[in-house]
Amino acid sequence: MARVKGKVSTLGFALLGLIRMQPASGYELRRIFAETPMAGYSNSPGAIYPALQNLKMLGLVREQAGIGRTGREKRTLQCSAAGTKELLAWLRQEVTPESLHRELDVVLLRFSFLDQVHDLGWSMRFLEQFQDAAKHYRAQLANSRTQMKPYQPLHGQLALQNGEQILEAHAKWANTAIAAIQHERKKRR
Amino acid sequence: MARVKGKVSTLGFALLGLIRMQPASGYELRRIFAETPMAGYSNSPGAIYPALQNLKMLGLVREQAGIGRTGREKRTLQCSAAGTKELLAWLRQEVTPESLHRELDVVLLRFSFLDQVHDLGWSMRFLEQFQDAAKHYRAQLANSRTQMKPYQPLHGQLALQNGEQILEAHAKWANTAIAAIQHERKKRR
DNA sequence: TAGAGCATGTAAGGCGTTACATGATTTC
DNA sequence: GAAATCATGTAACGCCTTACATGCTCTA
Repeated sequence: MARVKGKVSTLGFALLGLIRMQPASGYELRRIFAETPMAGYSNSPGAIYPALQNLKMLGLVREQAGIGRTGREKRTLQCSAAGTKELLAWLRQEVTPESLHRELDVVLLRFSFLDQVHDLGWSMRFLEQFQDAAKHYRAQLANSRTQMKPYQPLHGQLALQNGEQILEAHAKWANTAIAAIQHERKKRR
Repeated sequence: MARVKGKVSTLGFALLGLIRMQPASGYELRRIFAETPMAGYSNSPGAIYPALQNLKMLGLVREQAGIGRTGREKRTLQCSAAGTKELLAWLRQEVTPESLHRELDVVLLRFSFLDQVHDLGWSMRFLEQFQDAAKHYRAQLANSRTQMKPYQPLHGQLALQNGEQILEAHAKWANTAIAAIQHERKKRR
């Protein structure tokens, strides 16, 4: 039986975002997770159906009963007004160095749904925050590496360097993304 | 009460690797997680102490009772022969595109402990596998991006590009790491 | 003498994983 | 007629999170 939970998990937001882009059934959502590179979210029914039930209980999605092309029931889910509100609030969270450190994947998931905010100005703000956070965090790593350079074993040092280079790549990506957004902005005017 | 578990979790291996580098108490290990950039592992006692108890029960670490500099007990943990064997087997796992996709952090954690294998040849093998996997996975992402280019929303495309650029950065890092390992190799001869 | 740091834990709860259950239809 | 695909779930289990419990010593 489904339990009542007060909060929406990351998987819940991932589902909500997809549903809002395009109403879908649980099975269709599973296929999206299985077939696209959508982060690392599992396509296991044991994760998805409970998460969907939770969204339903919280009133964030509505269910449209129907029949699939096999005789069996097929329930299409749609995002409600409350769901939209919840999703947008989640999307508009600030990007901090902390969030990059402990939930980079979630931050990137939020970015990939940012179309839905319908405000390219917000996308720019997001990317600037993202870049700042990446640079900030990178500086921290570089600092801790040079500090304990003589004491650290070789592989540990190289692993830290990996972190620095990856953060640098994120910062660079932010530049290309900013350019793409600005280009899109001009087109829309 | 501690339950008996058959397997060692990732956190368990992280602890085991640290203990083998340098015997330590639970508290010291917590501080390492809290103060160094060691992946994203939590420093919460509710995670660490149960994991340590599990390592003890599996016979992978031994406990040396003693007294800390406050009058209170301080239990220093040491890696046993069985622990070493288990750790090395874990370290020597193959690096596949799959593992990069769903547990990159774990792969990098394994790399950072690779000093303990005492075989730079193995480090080279690891890095070559890592680079192959990164390139392979990157090609996959690039492929899926160009395939659905016209249908995908802007932010989704940019998020995919992020994945590609990050994987490219990982491949580049592997080159610098390979150079560093080769340099170290010459020194040791 | 109050608070920060040392030191080790337990309890409740949440969420994901793997595996199983069920049953219809389309495809080989 | 067997296997893959459509379609929705439950059960057991594992592991992490947050919060709480305990008690000592050093420092301001």
